[in-house]
Amino acid sequence: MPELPEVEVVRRGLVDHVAGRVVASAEVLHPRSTRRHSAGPTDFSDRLAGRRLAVPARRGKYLWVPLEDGAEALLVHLGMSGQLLVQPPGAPDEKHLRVRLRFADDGPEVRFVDQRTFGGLALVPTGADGLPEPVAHIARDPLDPAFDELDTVRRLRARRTGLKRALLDQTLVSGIGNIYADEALWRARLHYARPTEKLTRGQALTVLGEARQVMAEALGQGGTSFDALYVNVNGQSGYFDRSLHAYGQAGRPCDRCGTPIRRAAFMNRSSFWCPVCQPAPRRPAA
DNA sequence: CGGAGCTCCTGGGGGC
DNA sequence: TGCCCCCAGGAGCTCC
Repeated sequence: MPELPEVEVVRRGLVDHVAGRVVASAEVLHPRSTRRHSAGPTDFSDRLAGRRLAVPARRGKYLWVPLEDGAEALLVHLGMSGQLLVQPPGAPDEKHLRVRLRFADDGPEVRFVDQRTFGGLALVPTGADGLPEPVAHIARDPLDPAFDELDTVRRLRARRTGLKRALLDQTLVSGIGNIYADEALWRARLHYARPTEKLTRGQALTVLGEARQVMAEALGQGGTSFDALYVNVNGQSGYFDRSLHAYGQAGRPCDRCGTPIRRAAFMNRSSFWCPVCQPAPRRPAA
C-alpha cells in the first residue's frame, strides 16, 4: 500500500528517467486507469504525445510530472497497487500493464502497472501555485518544509471525529495511510478512536510528530532498495516491514509492554493497537 | 457543510 | 483439486 514514503521513493527514482524527455506516445491499455482524465483515454494520449516532461513533484500520496510548455501536468496516483516501472523497449508486457509511455529518444519506457486499478493517470491543468487542480484540496504533508504543525494541531482539535479517521483525512494532513496511521498512534500511545476535540495540544503535536518521524524513517530505508531501471513501488511489505510495531502484528507481543497487539475492523479496513499502551477512551469517537 | 458510509477492483489465501 | 468467500484500502462520491 503506497503511502507517502513509497510515493516519494518512486518520485526520486523517476527524476532521471523523465526530466527533459519528450513523450512519443502514450498507450492506454485499460481505460479505467485514465478515468480521472475526464476527456477520455484518446484525448489523454493525443495531448501527451510530443510533450516534454519536467521534474516530478509530490504532495502527500499524489505525484505529478509537470509538462515543460503550458500549465499542465501528468498526474499520477498509485492507489492500492500502482507501480511506475522503467523498462527497456521490447521488454515483455507486465500482466497488469495499464499505460505505456514511449519516448522520442527511443530510450526506456515508463510503464504504469496496477493490479487493482484504484490508481490512475490524468493530464490536468495546474494552478498559479503549480499544483494540479485535483490536488488543490490536499493538505501539505508532514515532510513538506512548509508544513504548518501548529495550524494542523489547531484544525485537528477542531474536528469532531476519531483520531485515526482524522489522520487519514488528506484534507487535514496528507500522506498518511492505514499503515503509518497505526504506527504513529502506537508510538504516540494514543487509541485510534480518541475523540479529536478532547486531545491536548501536546497529544496532537506528538501524534503528528510521530507520523512525520515514522514516514521519514521508512523513506530512509526505502530509498536504498531500488535500482536505476526498476522504480519500486511495492509498498505492501518489503524493507520497512521489520520496523512495524502495530500494523499487521495482531496476536504478537507489543514491543513495549508484551501485551498481544489487537486488531479491529475500522472504516472498512483494520486497526492494530496495543490495548495497554493505547487504552480505549471511555467515550470512543467514530 | 462537516462527518460518515459506500463503492470501485483483483488476486491471494483459508475453509471445506 | 476446485470453488466460494473474505480480505487488502485510497479517495471520490453521496447522503444526512
